[in-house]
Amino acid sequence: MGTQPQIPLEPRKMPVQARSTVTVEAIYEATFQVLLAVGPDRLTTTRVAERAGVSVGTLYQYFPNKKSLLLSVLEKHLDQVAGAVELACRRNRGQQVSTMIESVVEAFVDAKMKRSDISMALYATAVGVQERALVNKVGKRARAAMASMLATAPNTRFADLPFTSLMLLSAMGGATRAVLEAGPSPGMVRSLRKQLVLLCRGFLMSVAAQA
Amino acid sequence: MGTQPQIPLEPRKMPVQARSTVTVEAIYEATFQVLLAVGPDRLTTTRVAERAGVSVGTLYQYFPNKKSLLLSVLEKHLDQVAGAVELACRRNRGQQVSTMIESVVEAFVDAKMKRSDISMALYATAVGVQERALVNKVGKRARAAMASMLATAPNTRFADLPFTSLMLLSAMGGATRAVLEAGPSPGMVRSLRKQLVLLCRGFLMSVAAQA
DNA sequence: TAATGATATGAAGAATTATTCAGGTTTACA
DNA sequence: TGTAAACCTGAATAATTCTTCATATCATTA
Repeated sequence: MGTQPQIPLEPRKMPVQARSTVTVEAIYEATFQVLLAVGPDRLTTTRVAERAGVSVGTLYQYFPNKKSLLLSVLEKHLDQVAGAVELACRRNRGQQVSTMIESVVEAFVDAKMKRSDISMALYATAVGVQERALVNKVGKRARAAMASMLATAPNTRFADLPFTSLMLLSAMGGATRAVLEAGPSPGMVRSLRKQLVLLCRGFLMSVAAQA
Repeated sequence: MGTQPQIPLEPRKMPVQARSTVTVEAIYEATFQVLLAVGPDRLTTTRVAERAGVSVGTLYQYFPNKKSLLLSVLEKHLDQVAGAVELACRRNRGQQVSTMIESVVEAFVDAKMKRSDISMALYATAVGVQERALVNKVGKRARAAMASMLATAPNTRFADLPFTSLMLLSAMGGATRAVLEAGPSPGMVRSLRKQLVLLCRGFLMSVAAQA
């Protein structure tokens, strides 16, 4: 029961020459594509390497094992999204709540939709214990940024800022995922942006009214 | 590209005697437990059978393959949640929007929390193509019920009822998942209920104000 | 209680797949 | 141009895991 066998997860070696940088990038991209094409169950390291146009051995030169590959790929994407949210939060300190929400929603949806295929592919990997820990760690960053921004809103106090931030971000995440998985037509994405703003704004007004 | 090898997914045989009903139930329960204990990657049919106190052969008497086992288990849970939402929607036709929301949120959270361990374990299985198709099918039922209820609200018209329902349910799902994965203390669950009502109410008021 | 169908067993087969490593090729640079 | 380091290759290995089936036990009913 319990303690996982400790397997290394850090990248085995950093690329130094130009060609290996290309290789690693190709491996990342191939991982997304295989994930989308055959799903996480039938993703094999050989398949990824094949798709990337390199041999399996090469893959294992940069990733010590399959799990580390998937974790790296996930981390890269989460980092981008969290980064976008943090930036938006920093830029909107002291603004009206309404403006805050518009900016953060825009940043979040943009980050997700920039490569919606990647976003979708990765839902399938955020499944194990370590993956969820990663999601949680990065999520924490985003929530902290959100809470810290909301604290600077003029004429408004929120009772439980950490929980409020959790609600906002997880609701945004849930709705975005649903739209992505419904097959994101441009029209749907436009609706999502609009409605997400309404959702968050409405929520914050209700919460503020309570306090 | 694409067409999966057609593997049978329907249960192989229905239990007829009492003891086999017990067996199948034990297999379901064991599946949840293994899923929670070791995660989806290291879930094997042998492990599930072991945990259930039966032999692998017995498992394969009722499920033609591993995938069908996981799909059955997922379907069972989704059905319960969707059923609870549908019931709440049917019972609240013609009520005030505020009442509608309170009832549906209560039904949804109750259904999820009744066996929160199962809810959590199953996030890990809703990952492949067929699994997502199932989630979508059941989700559609819930959204239809929601839309149909909202259409009966007095003094209120919603512009895009299907999309509004999607937003509501997916936001509820997202927030609930976040709380579950944060380790659902009783206090957090209480907050979730309250805040979910605020979230949905605020959203619907904003949407109605737009129209 | 005899017979028939339902249920259970678990070792063995077949297939898949993660990972290694010994030996190549290419690049940087002294 | 020589050489050391970086990089790449892919067949072979080792391990895991799904699934079957021949055999055995239990339940029902005539």
